[in-house]
Parts: sequence; C-alpha cells; structure tokens
Amino acid sequence: MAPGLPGRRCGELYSSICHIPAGRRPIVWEPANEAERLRLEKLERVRARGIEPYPPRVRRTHSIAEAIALFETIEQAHPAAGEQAVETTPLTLCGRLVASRPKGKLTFADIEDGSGRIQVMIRQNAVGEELYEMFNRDIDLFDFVQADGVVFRTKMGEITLRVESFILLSKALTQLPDIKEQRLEDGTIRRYGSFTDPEARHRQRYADLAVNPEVRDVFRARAKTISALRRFMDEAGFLEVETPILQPIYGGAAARPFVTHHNALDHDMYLRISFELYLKRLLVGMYDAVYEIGRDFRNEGVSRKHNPEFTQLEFYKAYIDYNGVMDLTERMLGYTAEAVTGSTIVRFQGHEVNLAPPWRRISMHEAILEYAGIDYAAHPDTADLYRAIRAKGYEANPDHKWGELVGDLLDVVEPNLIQPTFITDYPIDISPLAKKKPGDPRHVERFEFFIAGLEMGNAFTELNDPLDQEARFIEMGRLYGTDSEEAHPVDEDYLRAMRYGMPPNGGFGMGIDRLVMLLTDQPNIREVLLFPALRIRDGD
RNA sequence: GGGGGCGUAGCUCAGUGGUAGAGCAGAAGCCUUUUAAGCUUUUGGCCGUGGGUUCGAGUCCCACCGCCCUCACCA
Repeated sequence: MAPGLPGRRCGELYSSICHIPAGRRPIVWEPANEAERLRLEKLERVRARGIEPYPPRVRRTHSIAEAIALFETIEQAHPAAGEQAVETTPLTLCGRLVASRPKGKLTFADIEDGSGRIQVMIRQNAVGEELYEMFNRDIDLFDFVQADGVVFRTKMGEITLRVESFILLSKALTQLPDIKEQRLEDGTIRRYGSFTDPEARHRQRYADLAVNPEVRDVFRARAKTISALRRFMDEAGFLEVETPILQPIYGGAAARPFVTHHNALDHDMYLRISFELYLKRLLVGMYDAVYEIGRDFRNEGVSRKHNPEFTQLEFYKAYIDYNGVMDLTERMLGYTAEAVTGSTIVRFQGHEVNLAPPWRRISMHEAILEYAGIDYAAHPDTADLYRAIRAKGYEANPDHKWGELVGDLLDVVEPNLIQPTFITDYPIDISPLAKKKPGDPRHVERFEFFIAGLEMGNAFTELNDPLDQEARFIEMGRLYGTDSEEAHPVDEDYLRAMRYGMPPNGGFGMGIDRLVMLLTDQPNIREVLLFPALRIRDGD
C-alpha cells in the first residue's frame, strides 16, 4: 500500500516499535480496510490487558474429533442416565473460531481444528466478567483459541464444550471470507456465503483451504492416490528410485524444457521433461523393475489439462511387453480407485466409469475407423491422407508427416473414450522410443489409455536396439533441426548404456494430476494442484 | 499466440449515460440454551489500470493488466 493512504498511522506505530530509522522504513503491513484496522486495535488492546496474543506455549489434550468420540462413548455407557447430565472430565481443545452466536451474557461459538468442528459455550458466570468481555470485544472470527472445559450435550442436543477458561492462541489480522453452515434435519449441511473466485482461491490457496473443507478433501484424496499407487508398485515388486531433475540433456518426450544455469559448473542445465531415459539406464544396471513418482517440467502453454510442472508416475519392467503393461495398468488403476473412493466405479463430470479390469483394447487404426470414419491404412501417402481427412471435414495441418496426421485424428476419437480404453499400435514417426510392431514397419507397440475422455498415460514395448535407437534419434534431430526451439539433442550416454545390453521391457508413464482429477471429479487440473502456476501479479 | 467472456465493499453479487447498491462479514446497543441466532442503529468504494467520446462514464470506445472458457501448442 502506498504511503498516505488510510491505515498509515498503524504502520508508523509498528515502525517505531521496531526502531526503524526515519526514511528507511521497510515494507510494513498496514490495514487495508476498517475491519483490519479494528483487528489491529484489538490486538493492541489484548496486549494492554497484559495478554500475549501469540503465546509460545500451547496445551491440547484432545483433538476435536477425539473429544466428540470420547463424549459419545461415555454417553453410550450411561444409557439410563435420563435427565441426569452426562459429561466428560475436563479437557482442553484448540482451534480456530469459525462462528459466534453471542446472546447477552452467554455466547455459543464454533471452533474448528484439522479433525473437525465443535460448539463451545461460554458463560460470563463461568469465565468471569473480564474474560467474557475480552471474548466478545477482542476475539474475532478466525482467531485461534485454546479452551478448557467439559463436553456435554445441550438442551438442543448439540455436543458442546462448556468452557471454564480460555486463552487466545493466535490473532488473525485479516478476515477470511465468512461462510455459515446450517445443519439440516437429514444431516446434510447447507452453506451460506462462499469463496469461489478461482483466481483468488488459487493465489491464496491457504484461505481457500481454510474456509472450503471440500477443497481440503480433494488434497486428501490426492495424497491417498499417490500412496495407493506407491503401495501397488511396491507390492508388485518394483523398486522406487529417484533420478535427476536437473539434467545436462533433456529427453524422453517431445516437449520444450525449462533452462537454468549451474554457476559453479558454468553450464546450462535443463529441468527434466520425463524420467524415461534415466529409468531405462537402470534396467541396463540389472534392476528388473523400477518406478519413480515425481515432478516433470514442460515449458508449454497452460490449460485445463496442463500445468508447467506436473506429477508423473513412470515404471519400467524387464521381460514384459506392452501387453503385460496393459495388464498392470488395469490392475493398478482398479486398485487405486478402490483405495481412494471405495469403489472401482467413479463419477466424473456426469459420466460413470468403471476402472475394474479388463478394459477395452482397440488399435488406433480401428478406433479412427470407428469414430472418425477414416481407414488411414488405405491412405499410405501423406498428401492422400491429408485430403481424406479434409474430405471428412476435420482440421489437419498440411505440414504434418503421415504419422502426425494419424496422431491428430486421435483428437476426434478422444472425446468418445469414456470407459477406460487402451488405444494401441501408434505410427512410428510419433513414437521414437517404442519397439516396432513385427511385420508392420509403420507402427510401433505403443498404447495410450483414456478415461472419461481424458488422456491419462502412455506406454510402450520399449526399444532396446541401440542401433535402431540411434537412427531414430538422428531422424528426430533432423526433423527438429530446422527449429532450434524444439531441437532434440542426441543423448550419447543413453545410447552407450543401451549398447551394454538392455533387457526387453515394457515402460509406462501416467499423469497423476489427471488421475486425481478423475478420482475427485474435478474438471480443471488447477483444482488438484495446491499451488497451480499463475501469472505473477503485483502483491502476490 | 487467436477468438469469446469477466473484473463494482473483506466475500458473493445487483447496477437503464444523470446522487454507487444488497446480503453476509465488520462496528455500537439489548439479550444466560443458541446454532445461517434475533432486533435496532451503523462504518466501509481509485467501480482492475490508463487514455478517449460526452455537459456528464461503473455503464459507450481504445489500449494495457489479470482471471475463466475455447482454439492453437502439447507423444
């Protein structure tokens, strides 16, 4: 905030407290509005009462969920208590004040911690006039408090902490968006007020999480997803490894990298765009099955399905081909869906999909014939295929190679692939790391799989012929040679590794963010990233 | 990068070229079993930023910034 605007007085006050020389005042927070100014005044008033608003010591005997469970256990053990009040022994709870209903010398409020929410009852008689006044005058919504008391059930049937005393744990100087909840007869909760602006929610995710419990649930599901995948891989006999994120040569995908610079070594480095080439080196090193879960970085546009950094699972397993990878994929996702949602049947944006194996397997040729009505095998000439695509009314890039035109047709197919589907056997010129299909020089043993119209992952029978691989790298380099931005460097060390002998193997890569989108029914990747990439903006 | 939409109080949103509004939050008062508490009173605005048209712009025009959708890009 610029000097001279309202609230400056408080900034000056803080400057003087901090002994900042005049003219050298650093950036000091100043209240942005009347509500914040009043909160700052309250903080000073609390200090004036001789109370530290951010005390170093906390005591908590139970989480809120534990306290409620404890009460319910006691209540069930004394069913004949009748009119006799049932209550717990004294305990201490901590949490954020999220609702307050003062009624004269009695106040009902709600506090919330990470485990849940409970009503607290504060009576002037119980806590004394001074504390009671402080609670109503100086404690605001969203402050953190610690409260001692016993848990009982009110006349209205609400499990409640009857407060004997309390202390302020942390003063909130900025108000969060206020959201009220009404519990209906059937137990559902109706909410009033909302914090929904996606920009504000993503730039200030902490506020989003603080007031929107369902957003917290999304990231719990994300954590469960990753831990289920890891459990599945571990139990399937895979070794979890970590490979370099900072790489001297990037590869394994056709994406533009982020470039950075190592000062001491004085050379440029790249943030990885895939794990592939490092993980396959490990098969040369005689691990039979490896996987990695981690972040990839691609310097491309952002969209509903793309974030510049995203989380990927890749695995490579010796002595299987892409058919074996499909078997593993089905089982892995069925297992993960079950672990996260309790069922293999998942609802996503109005669709109901069943992730239980087996999934449909259909070749790219058949899929394009079925959904785009084009028999691309009947058009082996690039210009001919281009005309056939245009004749059907689809867009096509005239500069694309034959295999790229085929790949483009997948965009027509994709929205139709609602139930989990493996699309198999891709054109070779868009698949430089996959092994050729026997007896078919134009295709490789590769599949991608789609669920609810989303492309989820990519896998092949991995190419382990070092000379074929070298030829493909050179072809790639020639292809992209005209465009330095997309030039693909030849990874000589990777070729050397292959020349030592690489076992036949099947490899797999999957975007975990998209899987979380599917399992949490979120249509936008930003909703499953805690801090999605946003343009830098003043003040954020 | 192209096309479309949006940007007004802390939050969610109204607003016809003519005095900037509502609900909730906030403040003051009353209230000892409330629970979206209630009743009374009330504070709060660079209408994204900068130009322009006009007697007069939140509103119309242009540019820029940001967000959303979409296309392109993206194995």
